[in-house]
Amino acid sequence: MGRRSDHSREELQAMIIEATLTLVRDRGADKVTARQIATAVGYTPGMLYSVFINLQDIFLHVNEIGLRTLHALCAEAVSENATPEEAIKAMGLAYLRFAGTHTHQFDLMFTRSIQQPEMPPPGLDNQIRTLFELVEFQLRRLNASATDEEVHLGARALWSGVHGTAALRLSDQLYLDAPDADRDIVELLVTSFVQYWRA
Amino acid sequence: MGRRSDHSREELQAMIIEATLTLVRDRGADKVTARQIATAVGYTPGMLYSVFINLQDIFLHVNEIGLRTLHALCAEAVSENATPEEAIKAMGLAYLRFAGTHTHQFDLMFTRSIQQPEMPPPGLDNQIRTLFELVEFQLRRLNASATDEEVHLGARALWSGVHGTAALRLSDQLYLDAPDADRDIVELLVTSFVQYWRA
DNA sequence: ACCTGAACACCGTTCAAGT
DNA sequence: ACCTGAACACCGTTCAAGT
Repeated sequence: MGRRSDHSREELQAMIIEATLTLVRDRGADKVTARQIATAVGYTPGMLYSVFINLQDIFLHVNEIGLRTLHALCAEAVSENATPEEAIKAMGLAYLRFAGTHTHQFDLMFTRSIQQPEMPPPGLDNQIRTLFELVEFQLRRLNASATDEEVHLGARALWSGVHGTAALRLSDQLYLDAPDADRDIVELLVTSFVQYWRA
Repeated sequence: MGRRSDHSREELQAMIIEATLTLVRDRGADKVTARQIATAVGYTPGMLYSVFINLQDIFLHVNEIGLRTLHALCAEAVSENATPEEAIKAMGLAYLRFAGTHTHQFDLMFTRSIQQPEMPPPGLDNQIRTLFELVEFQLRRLNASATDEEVHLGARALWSGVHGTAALRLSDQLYLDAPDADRDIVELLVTSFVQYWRA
């Protein structure tokens, strides 16, 4: 294990990201060390730095596939013949489910990110944008006369509510032990906004 | 500096929290070290552990006064003769302003909190609860026939939107460089929800 | 060329020893 | 009794030296 040239650069990248994802989901990003990742892939810590810039760079790549997963889950959540309102609710609940299932990963994706990286992986911002576009698409279906500006703002407002529900749940593990009314909250948010949006 | 008995236990506590708050606001929580805090108050790192349990405990106390500040700002933001809708908007914007002004502190308060502490400072959960109560109060003014359950859920939904707007802004510093449409988003959120709530 | 192994400069935290 | 100072067991990251 750890012999040189056992793996190509690309294989190493994939192995590291995969191993890091597992570790993050298990114990949370701030318990994950470079040494642990190295051990998990059968190499020495120093190797990581010949494949990635640093630990944060690895986390960013983990987030990239995380956003891709989240996007896929939201997209898959809407059934073929769903109304726009049903579609948005389904996506919101899928978002919530992801946040609840992979708490630590969601935490890494959205909350441990203040320090902006030197070299953000390309496509990371697009990943977020396409997530919003899923919502924008449904809002257009609901109100064809809305301007692009309005649709953009509406999607962002609506999704802020969904995201905020998930985010507050994470913080509240610290402050409040509220009941699991999150699903009701998201449905209420969507219902109220859709009603407004129609008019 | 650092002579013994120069300060009472309570004075030390206050000094440490104060110094930590300043450091957090300046450089962000994950750049703040125990050694820095100790230096800032003129003592040795070891002293901190005779006054607080550990570094996380200090951060929790910083968050306690942070929540108190946030509550005060929201409460003060509503003018005497404001309508409920105006009041909620004013509070939402105050919340947003705090998040924008003290980014790092807001980040510490709401996003760096997955690991639940052994000994949460008493009153921390109440602090959050009273923040929600400000919103609940206005929702009751708008619709007197709503049940406690409905008011609770409504406040949580509405505030999830406000919080989500602020939280996404923080994450987006990483992913998107969106324009500062946050104020519009919050106003849209409140307008739409209030309209639904009235009916 | 690829990876190791050991080092460097840091951490948070503990705790005997000084005053 | 209160705080120091030095240690312990860790970090992330670098980089000469091996193969």
